[in-house]
Amino acid sequence: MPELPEVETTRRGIAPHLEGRTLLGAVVRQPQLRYPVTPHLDRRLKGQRVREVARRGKYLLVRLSKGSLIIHLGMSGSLRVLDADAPPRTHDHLDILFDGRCLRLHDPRRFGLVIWTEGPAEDHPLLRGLGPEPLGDEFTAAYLHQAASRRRVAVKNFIMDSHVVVGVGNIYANESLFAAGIHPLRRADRISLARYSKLRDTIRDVLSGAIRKGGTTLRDFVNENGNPGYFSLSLKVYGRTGQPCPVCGSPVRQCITGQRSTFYCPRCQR
DNA sequence: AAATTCTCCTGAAGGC
DNA sequence: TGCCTTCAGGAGAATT
Repeated sequence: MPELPEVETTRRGIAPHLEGRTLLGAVVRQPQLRYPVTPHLDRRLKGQRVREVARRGKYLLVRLSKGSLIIHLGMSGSLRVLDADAPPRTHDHLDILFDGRCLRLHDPRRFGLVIWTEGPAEDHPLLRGLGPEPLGDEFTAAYLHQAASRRRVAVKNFIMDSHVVVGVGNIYANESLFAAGIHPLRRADRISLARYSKLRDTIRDVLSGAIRKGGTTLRDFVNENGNPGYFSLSLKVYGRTGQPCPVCGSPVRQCITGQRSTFYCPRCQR
């Protein structure tokens, strides 16, 4: 399940292959993703030069000489660079063609999306209103604390809200809160500036640590080279219900908040 | 306005 | 062995 570190790892993997290339077109085998793939994608892309492969949150932005391609991997998507004539597997929904090779999207659950937009990618409705990048300068303790005022939701739901900060998915929300010693169900507006300062730091540490390791993946992420993208990230609470907390030994508890599984140590997190 | 629930989809895992 | 049910989850849309 690609989270921000996996998306960044993918970006770094595919960028060198794409940047500077002229696209030859696209082959769409399955247009029904989270949103329909932009019609006539082949025609849209033909002759376009790739200026840059960027990232905003979990969105990949392929900036072209005219317009941009916005790609989201949903929760089971992966991208690889292959020979253009490599036989597609099931769930290989589309290829972006360039110079004898292709960028191929594989996405069994089809929660991903591929959209072409004429203007700057940042102006697209999907990207407007997104919160700051967790690894950027705008993501400060003061910002978090301010954004949390009068927010009565559980802090875990709060930090997973992409309007607050982008790219903090379920795994990293759980791990960041554990590292910060904050109970995931605590109301967002009942947390001090000092504790938000700690949380900001742990979110950054957890995410950048995962990027350094090449992204985590639990199930079906396959990196751009086709190798299983399973990197041994040390998860301290996620998925460890009943197992001892690595710090105090208390059994890790699991509950559901915001329709998502939440893991925490009842002793270390308050 | 804010919070919660619903929705898309398929593969993995568990039960019998 | 195999069929069935359940669960997982990013994030916008719909609902309360």
